[in-house]
Amino acid sequence: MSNRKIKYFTTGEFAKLCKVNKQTLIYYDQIGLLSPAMKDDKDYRYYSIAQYDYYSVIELLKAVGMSLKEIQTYMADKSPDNFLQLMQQQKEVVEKKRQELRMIENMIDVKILSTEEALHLDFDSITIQHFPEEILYLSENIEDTSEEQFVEAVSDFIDELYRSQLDTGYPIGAITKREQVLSGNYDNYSFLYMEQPFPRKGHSYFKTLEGEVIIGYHVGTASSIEQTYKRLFSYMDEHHYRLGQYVYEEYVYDAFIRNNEAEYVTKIMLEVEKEV
Amino acid sequence: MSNRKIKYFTTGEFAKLCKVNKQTLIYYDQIGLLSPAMKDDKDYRYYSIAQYDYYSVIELLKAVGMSLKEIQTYMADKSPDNFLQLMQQQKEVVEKKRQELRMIENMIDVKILSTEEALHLDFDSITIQHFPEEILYLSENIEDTSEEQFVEAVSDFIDELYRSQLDTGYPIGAITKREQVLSGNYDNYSFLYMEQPFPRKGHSYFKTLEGEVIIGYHVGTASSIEQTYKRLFSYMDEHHYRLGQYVYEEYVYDAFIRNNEAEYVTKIMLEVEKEV
DNA sequence: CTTGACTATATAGTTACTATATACCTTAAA
DNA sequence: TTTAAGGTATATAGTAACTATATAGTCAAG
Repeated sequence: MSNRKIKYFTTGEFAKLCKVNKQTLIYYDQIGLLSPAMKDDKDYRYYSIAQYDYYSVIELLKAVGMSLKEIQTYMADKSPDNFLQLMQQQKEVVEKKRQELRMIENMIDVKILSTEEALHLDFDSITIQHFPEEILYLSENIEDTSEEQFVEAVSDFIDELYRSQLDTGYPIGAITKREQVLSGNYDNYSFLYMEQPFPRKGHSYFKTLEGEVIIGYHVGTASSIEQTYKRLFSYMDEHHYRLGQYVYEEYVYDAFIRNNEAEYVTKIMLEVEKEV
Repeated sequence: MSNRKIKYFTTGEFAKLCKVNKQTLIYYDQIGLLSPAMKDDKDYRYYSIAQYDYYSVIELLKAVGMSLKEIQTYMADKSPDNFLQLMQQQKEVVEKKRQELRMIENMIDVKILSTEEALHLDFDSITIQHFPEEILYLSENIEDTSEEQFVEAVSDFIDELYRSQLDTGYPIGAITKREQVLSGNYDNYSFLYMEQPFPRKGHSYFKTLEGEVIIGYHVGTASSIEQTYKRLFSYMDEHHYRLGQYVYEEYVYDAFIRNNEAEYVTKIMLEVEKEV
């Protein structure tokens, strides 16, 4: 007959084949997930080539996020139907994961773009720009709220970002009404927002920013932001603009870019109208 | 001034915000990855809303597979340039992961299709089919090899499957020469193979299966395969075919579908030519 | 007959949580 | 006023899935 009969792999060989630590195979044997086809009298393990196929399936199921216990549970009750069902389930899981990664990629792109942009900015400069339509996802009104209400509103805002996959990787911004800003209450925000470069239809809570905007930057902590506002107001007066409805603040450099609070950079955008 | 100043979240509130276990935040504080903005005299932790942005970045970096230590290493040396570099690296990582998931999805599709097909098969039936071109990735020749050479060849084969991303989710099959089969050496294989439904160009080692093929199924262990071959040969003779160059064997139901070796199913494909 | 490369087991360490036990603090009801 | 519910804290142990290490047995080559 054949000169072959059964050709076996030692633990080390099989581990190399599977690109896995030898100890991992011993561990799998211990927990009964994948035991060698044969053990000799010296307790040396011998794996058959068919077990590579078996290992591959384990690897696949691990890759889609199943725990070893779940895999074992399946393995305890195998059948073509169950296998088919398992595969169909896992296909959906993989699809979800791919979508998640797509979102993460978008967020990374946003961070790359905004950081690159920031690198070329002069934080002392003040500019006037005409903003095209820009879509924001807004929190509910948080003006003059109590601490509890504020916490609640922020929670709702972030929950909705998560639930509706509206977290785009942009920083969370704050909108303040002209009246508050004019009376020096720079941090009595009316709304939180997150920019939505690719808004989904069918979702409410969007506001479009549009029109003439004065843009300046504040370097340092929030406590010293008054000076920057003063600077912006002077500029506004000089150029014969008056303050519009809302002021927007968002971080350009934040705690994950700068070690020191004194180096944080806040972008301030004032809606303005030309004086007549 | 403002009625707000700074609004803080307790550990529990912040945990809910981040959709994470409270203990995890305490853990992050302990290892110094994310410490609350403030602690009161009772050691109660208070987190600011800006720390949510910070947490989001940690979450993002975790999602792309960075360890907490790696994240901390980055956090220890923050700068716009470093952040940009980090994001660009991670973008590549994400891209690779998405490709990997794409491959896994393909493999799952293959498994679904072949299992569904198998469900409708009658394993007692023998059929003659005209095979269209089918592309296989082949191992080197393993006929009459020593155990060592066999192990080596299989390793190379599987390594290449991995390196060139040729693992399609199809089972590993075996090709035997007519001479071996005719002299009863059903397991002195000449090549291992894996089907390649979407072959990449520029890769060698492909063989196309094509022509008249007799297909039958063997239920049970390899040791009893002789009967099935006999049955196939009778059928071949009856229908006035003679054995062609190669015989192909692959598992239809394997250890991850069936608990019992006696239920394993092997598909046997005989290349044949009509007798003249 | 020893050396080097393998095998084995047993046990401890790692990462990133997660659960549990215990104690303290605050508010709201009995 | 006390007490119960619900929060906070620390300290410690447990978990999953490895991974490393220490010790010892096996085997083939020189």
